[in-house]
Amino acid sequence: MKNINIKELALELNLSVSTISKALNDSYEISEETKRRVLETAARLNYVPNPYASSLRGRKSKNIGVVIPEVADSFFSLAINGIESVAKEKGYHVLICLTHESFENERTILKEFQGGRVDGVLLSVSRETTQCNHINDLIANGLPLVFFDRACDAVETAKITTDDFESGYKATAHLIAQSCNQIAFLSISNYLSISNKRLEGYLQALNDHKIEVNPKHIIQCTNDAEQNYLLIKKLLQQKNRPNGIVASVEKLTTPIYIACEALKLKVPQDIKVICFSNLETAAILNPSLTTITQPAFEMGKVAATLLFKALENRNFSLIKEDFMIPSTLVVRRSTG
Amino acid sequence: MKNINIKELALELNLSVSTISKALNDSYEISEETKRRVLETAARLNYVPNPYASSLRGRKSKNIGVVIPEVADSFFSLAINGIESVAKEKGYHVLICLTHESFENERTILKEFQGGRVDGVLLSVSRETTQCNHINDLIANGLPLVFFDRACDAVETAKITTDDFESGYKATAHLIAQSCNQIAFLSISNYLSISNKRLEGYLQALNDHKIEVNPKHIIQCTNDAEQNYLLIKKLLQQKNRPNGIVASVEKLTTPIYIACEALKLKVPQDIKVICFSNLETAAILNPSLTTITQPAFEMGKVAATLLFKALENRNFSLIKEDFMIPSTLVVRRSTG
DNA sequence: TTTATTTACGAAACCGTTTTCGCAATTAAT
DNA sequence: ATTAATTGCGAAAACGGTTTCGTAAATAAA
Repeated sequence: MKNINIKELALELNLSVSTISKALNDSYEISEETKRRVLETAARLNYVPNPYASSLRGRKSKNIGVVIPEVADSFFSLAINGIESVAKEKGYHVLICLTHESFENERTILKEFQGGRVDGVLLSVSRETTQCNHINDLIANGLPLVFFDRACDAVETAKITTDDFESGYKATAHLIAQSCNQIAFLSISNYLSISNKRLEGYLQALNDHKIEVNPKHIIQCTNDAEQNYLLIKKLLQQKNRPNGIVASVEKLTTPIYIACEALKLKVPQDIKVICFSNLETAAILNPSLTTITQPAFEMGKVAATLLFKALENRNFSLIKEDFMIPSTLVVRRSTG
Repeated sequence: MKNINIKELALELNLSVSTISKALNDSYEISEETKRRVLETAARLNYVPNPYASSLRGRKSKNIGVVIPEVADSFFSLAINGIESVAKEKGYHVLICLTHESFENERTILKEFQGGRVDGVLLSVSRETTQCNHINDLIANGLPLVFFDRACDAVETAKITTDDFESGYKATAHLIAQSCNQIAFLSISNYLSISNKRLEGYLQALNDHKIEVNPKHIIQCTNDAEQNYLLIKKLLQQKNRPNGIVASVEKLTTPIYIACEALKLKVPQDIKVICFSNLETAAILNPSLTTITQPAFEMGKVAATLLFKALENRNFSLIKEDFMIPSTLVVRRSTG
């Protein structure tokens, strides 16, 4: 029951290998009658083409690479769905590669892509990524690449982002409107543009409302859940404890809630919380969580669509093809 | 800056193509000096091998396929991490394919695998999968396949599962111990073994405690969130409304909570809820959710390890290589 | 009727590796 | 000094498709 190949099909039908191939690809050179026979026999013998042979000869893989930090994250898993929906339509496969927020992993993955494994790349950089030679190398190599969510300014290609600055601003302004005056900001990386833009929005909002910035209220979280918990706890035990928190990333939600509970701080009475998050469970948390919700599916879809434009039209330039899709503030009880 | 290939490397070094290939693969036939030169030049010219050429020639892809219903699900995203951790160690890549719970998609994906795209498969079947010819075909084709979580009894190969019957029993017994006497069971599929085993555990627990089974309290959910919400709401509006719910799958959590809220049913006072779930946010829900938590990462890891055993040792049989890794009941306030 | 064109197919090269086999040159054994 | 074994490398055949080019037969145009 080994898989059959074109040569065996040719033998079976008393036709040449090239005729079979052309028939399978619906070439105009082949008569309808022969096509019918070939298709019928291929189906009967359960022929499945070897994708690597086609890729090798055709110098295209019909794969796109999606490089993301984590898959256990609502934003990324929803984005994958968006990406996949358009890839499927185009007859492409999606190769999901995880960096686990490690720069070294990211570089290794992109380097491998140079070998031709994928025809194009969608990338959301790791929290450690500070320089972009590995990305520029890949692009110089001829691979179209589109950033989504986490981009690198130093790379000239399309970037699908959300309005991070405005969202940071909106989140902070919302807390201020709810009469918070000591607002903490939880970042995940000094390097990540999204993190920095959200931070800038936060700073601008404080400034616009004449609230002094307290550097001790701006903390860098890590990639370790336990450590983040301790950092947050420490933050909430400062003498000038914050009465509002803007968390720039979803995975900080649980440690924040747990820390508040441990310290007997009532949300939202003692402290109000808003997170950048796509958690489906935001609405049923205790208390329900006010979020900045990103258009994850949409961003994946737009990024993929743009990438395919570049794949289908080699002289379509991805430079200056940026899209910014706004996030939405969903007010719930954690800031009530 | 196009990617270089072995032929160009050979030209550069005045060596033959075969020598380069052997040097890169650290063959004993090549002198240390030559190897050094080849490696150095390969690095300098940024050579990256074409994986498709190797795959074609070697008749192995160094890929494993992971076929799952969804990626936006804690269990599966954690399982992916487990799988990936061992694949990486073995130098393999993971091709994640989503069925979106569609049998047709599942069949198409497995069929494609016959072409040689992957060397082995980890599968968690869709909720629609009732017959397994497509799976048996693939195995007959020589591809090792290991089930994880959602298996098919009709296929003779390794299955990594959790103690679904016992978990269903434990969950139900826990509700009974908390004095529920009208317990509903939310299933996602009549076909899925996990769903059925959990249901059997539920039935057994009811029986052991002399509680009559109410068929109206056993409902089949769908793949549509909105529809599930309506089904649950209807369930909770029956005259003999349940005072306990066992949900056999994570994604039902939100609709259950929302429905209870809409109907002004207090959890756990009016109704107690327990879900099969790996949600990180279970602890901070309102109220915190009692769960049956599956060893997702571990299951992925064990499944992958077993698959690699079969890949590395062609006469290792996967038949009768089943593993059952127990889930744990985590009691929280939703059943308090 | 002769020439031109179209139709339908086959032979062979090619994609980039790996691997088998052959063969010199060197080293070891007799 | 002769034979045997070893070392280090190259030529060429795969792997399974696609594509270019050539060509015989059938059809159309002259």
